[in-house]
Amino acid sequence: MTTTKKTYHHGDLKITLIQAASDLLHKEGANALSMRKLADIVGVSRTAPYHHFKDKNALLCAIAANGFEQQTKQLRQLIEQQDHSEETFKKYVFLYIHFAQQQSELYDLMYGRTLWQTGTPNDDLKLASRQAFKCWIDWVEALQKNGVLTSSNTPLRVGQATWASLHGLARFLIDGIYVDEENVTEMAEQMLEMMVIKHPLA
Amino acid sequence: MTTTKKTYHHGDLKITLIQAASDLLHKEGANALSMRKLADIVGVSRTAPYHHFKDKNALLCAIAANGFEQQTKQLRQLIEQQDHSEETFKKYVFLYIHFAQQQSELYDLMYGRTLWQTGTPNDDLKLASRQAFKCWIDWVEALQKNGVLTSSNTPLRVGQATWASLHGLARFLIDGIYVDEENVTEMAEQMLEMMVIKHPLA
DNA sequence: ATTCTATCTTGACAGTGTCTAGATTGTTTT
DNA sequence: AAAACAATCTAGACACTGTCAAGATAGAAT
Repeated sequence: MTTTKKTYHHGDLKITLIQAASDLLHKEGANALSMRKLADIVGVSRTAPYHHFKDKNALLCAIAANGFEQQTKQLRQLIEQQDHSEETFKKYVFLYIHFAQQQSELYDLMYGRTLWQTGTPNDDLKLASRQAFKCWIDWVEALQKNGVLTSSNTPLRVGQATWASLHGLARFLIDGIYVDEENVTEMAEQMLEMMVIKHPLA
Repeated sequence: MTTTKKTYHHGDLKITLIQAASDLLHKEGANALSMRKLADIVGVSRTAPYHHFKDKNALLCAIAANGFEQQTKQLRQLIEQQDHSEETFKKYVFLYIHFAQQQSELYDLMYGRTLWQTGTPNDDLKLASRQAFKCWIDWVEALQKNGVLTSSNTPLRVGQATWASLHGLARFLIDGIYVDEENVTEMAEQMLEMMVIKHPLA
């Protein structure tokens, strides 16, 4: 990398593009992420990226898919501790919110309508997101068995409801409406109180 | 209206623009809503709208503000019934989801980052959204007093947590990820179970 | 050595938001 | 009623966008 691209053929343009795009997304936001600017940064002609990605949508899908893989990894690390306790659950909730805040542009790309509604989600993206989702549902099931989450419904439904709640908080935070960053902890804790089963005593 | 605009001065271009824009947004989505197309539809030159709206952001703010006023109205109607029961609360939850689904593009504009993060929220928009929020918090307080919602925290925090949850569900639905429309009812009910206090018996 | 294919380039087109300068009209002041 | 003013609308232009088509270059396969 950083071969000052003197050769006609770049070599690993595809990966370089994804990296540069992720970088640009993180630093300047989705709005500043254009195919042309990207090509410029990488040091290649405007249309060169189109030999590696069908269109902008495809590039964005690749970035988003990476994001889901990151999240899946985080989840797996927590799950593999085999400790399906309330504390671990809380830990992940804060980790999730933290991820959304630190990578707000990426988070928006991953879950927003740009790809899922306006655009066309890639097969890779669909797979990556489904994996993250499945991971969550499995964990919810374990948490239900440990009495952390309610068993009044299937893991799927409880998983959807809890994730949706989390997602809503994350969105309010990163979209900048109704909620300011100072009180994240308080709000997350209030939300946790709604989600987690209250036990009389330990 | 529909005066076939033969006059040089349109007369009520501002209102016409907002209406046409709302219409276009609803029918073809935010992506298809461009200033130029809008001007074309209304039958006016490309730059005419700029005499009524500073920029596209301002137009979108006006549309979004209308949306908040709609929602505030819905909320007020329910509140004014003075019936702060669990049933009324549930009713509103479904009404909220219904609103998001029927007016998904508007909902996205109202709560999305296009205006709040990427763009610059108008004073009008800020006011309208704050009113809707205040309305909700007031109602949450009443619901707390009636034992429908938990009193373990301030109306503000409980209001934020519940609204965020609702918002998350709405977003998953209209953005088309992780959730399909068939199971809306089930998911909303699961979420309600998490939010509403369980009473031993009536 | 020649063909083939992957990769990259330039040129072009239609679309976008919005600035500037000028035209037209309605309103106010004289 | 005439003149000045302000509101409203227009056409032209600029920089930017995604992406298509046709051609150039280089490495791999024959």
